[in-house]
Amino acid sequence: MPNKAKSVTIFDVAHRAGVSKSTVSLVLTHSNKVADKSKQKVLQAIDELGYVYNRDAAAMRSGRSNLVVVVIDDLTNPLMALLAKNIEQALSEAFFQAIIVSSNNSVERQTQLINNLKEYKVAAFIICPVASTCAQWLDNLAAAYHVISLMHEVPYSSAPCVLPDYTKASHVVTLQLINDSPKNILFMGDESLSAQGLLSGFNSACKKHNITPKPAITCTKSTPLHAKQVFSNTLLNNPSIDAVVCANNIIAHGVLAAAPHLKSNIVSCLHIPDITEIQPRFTCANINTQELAKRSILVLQEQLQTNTAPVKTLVNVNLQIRETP
Amino acid sequence: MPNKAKSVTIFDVAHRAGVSKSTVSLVLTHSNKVADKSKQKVLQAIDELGYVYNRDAAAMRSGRSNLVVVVIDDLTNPLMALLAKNIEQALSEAFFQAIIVSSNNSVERQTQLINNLKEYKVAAFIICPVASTCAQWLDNLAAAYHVISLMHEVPYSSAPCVLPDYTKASHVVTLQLINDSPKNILFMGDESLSAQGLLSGFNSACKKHNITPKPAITCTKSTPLHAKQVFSNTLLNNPSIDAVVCANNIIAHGVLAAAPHLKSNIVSCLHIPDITEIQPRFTCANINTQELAKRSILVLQEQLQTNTAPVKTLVNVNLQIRETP
DNA sequence: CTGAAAGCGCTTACAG
DNA sequence: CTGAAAGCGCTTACAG
Repeated sequence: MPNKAKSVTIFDVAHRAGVSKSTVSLVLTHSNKVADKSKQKVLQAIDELGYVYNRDAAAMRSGRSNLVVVVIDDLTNPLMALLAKNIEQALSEAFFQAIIVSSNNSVERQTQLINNLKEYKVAAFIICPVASTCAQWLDNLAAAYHVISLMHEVPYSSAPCVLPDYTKASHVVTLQLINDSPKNILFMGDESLSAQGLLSGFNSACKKHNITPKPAITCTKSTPLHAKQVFSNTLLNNPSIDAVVCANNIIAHGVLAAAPHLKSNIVSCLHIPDITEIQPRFTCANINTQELAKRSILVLQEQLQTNTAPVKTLVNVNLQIRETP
Repeated sequence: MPNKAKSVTIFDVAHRAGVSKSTVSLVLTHSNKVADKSKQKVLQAIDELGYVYNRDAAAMRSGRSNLVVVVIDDLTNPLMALLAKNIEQALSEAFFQAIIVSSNNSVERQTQLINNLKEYKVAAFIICPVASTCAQWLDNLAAAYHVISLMHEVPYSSAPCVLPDYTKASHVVTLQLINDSPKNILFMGDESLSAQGLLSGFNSACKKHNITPKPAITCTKSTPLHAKQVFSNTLLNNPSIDAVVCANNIIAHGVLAAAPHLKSNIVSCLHIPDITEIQPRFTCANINTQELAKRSILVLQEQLQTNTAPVKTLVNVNLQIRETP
């Protein structure tokens, strides 16, 4: 039985309301050049007939759409899931309909998804690009569609982007750690596009205090188990390490598991929400996903209206200091 | 510049390929009644012109669509995020395009989302219904559209549903706990639609061993902090409690925080993926989200093809025993 | 403020 | 196997 309902069209509505199709259309598009009486009749007819607006037809005719595709790199990253939720909310408040998809950190899937979605009329793409995204590809896409890069900046791409101030995040977190005057400090990063920014904030904080850090380590997988193994090995060769700045709390948990004695000297740059956490376990920088979502929509709207947008929007982060237990 | 590209249509493709519009259309819809030579010419023309198929137009004309809306109740629940990812994958393999949206556990939002999305041509709705979903509403929706209820069953609704075997999950987990011969056993549930099934599996396991459990407790919020507080209070009135079956590991973490001495006597029915976890911290039942996704798509396809579908599909769960540390 | 008409890009019988 | 024609449900000038 589903989808069989011989569809009610604006023609039927017009007929019932005793007006013309055009008038119904004007009501539907919230035009103000419609007599109030007509409008009421139309609204009533819509209600009585159970009419539902066909946006595909409208989009086809008008060339416009309120659909915004949000390509998340990894929905199973709780921070990204939260961001997706906030973006959806913000888009909804701005009268857009969000379409969320996940590229699962695969460039191929990212490309495929966007190619597929190009076949529908969409107003814009908000993309959290995966690490190996090609700048040329993104620029080509941005030449034909409205595109915003979110959370990650694709190096050398000129597509507008909105992201947290990664450099500041690692900087403040590192400064906080340096308060405890550690001797040998290490940075443990990951392979994400944000790693570069984090590292540079870390380095600048070290430099400020004339500290020469140990060579940074990169975790190839984002699991605490992997971080634990990597750090265990590192510690074997550098037993003097007494403080660690981690890219995020996933890595921090792994480092902690490998070296419980360092507990108060482990900090995390980015906080990823952790469903089992009662109190913050590491000093970290908090990312305001709501603010990121809001900024993205603002940039999007500006782009839709004026065809120009700020190239880069940095959203502030806030230091959150772990309470001593 | 975006979206300005004066669109290339099948007419242009037909012209360039030296065939008619119909032929191009047949190629696009993968019809087999097209000469191989024509097909090649068409494909080449598509490539040369950078033609992109307009699915809105196609859907409008044909009355069909490959869009499937997936309404997740809470994207920030890692289990649901994982499920969303798996559903998207499975849909993609079946040549559907998934549209993921999140109702944020709000009935109003759930209703609004679906009403909004009805305005686009969609093939089906896969819904993880929020707790207070009305059966009548769901049945009405299912009368007009293809609908599948996922993860949660709306009581007294006749919409087909696919869900984990909650009753078995709590049953096996409780049996495992009873091995340690606890004296006073308690069930800590939540307010989700699955709570009823969990409780009944718990009760049947108790009954099997002639155990009379303490009256079950319900957590109104799904945070470890709240569970901790609730359990602390419970413990004040019932200090003899020596074993707890929790609806999930979020609650289990709260209970553990309130009563660390019970550690080996706390089990969790449903395991929600936890990004900071190195080893499973509680004995629990594992939910196979991939299997759930696969089953959903199978039910969906059956429904699309034959307009009938099994009313209820239970997906098996697997006991995972915590390693003693 | 309203009506008649054209057209968005496609699919689908229907003749050839 | 291919071409000409109608039509999916809307929007948009354009006259009235």
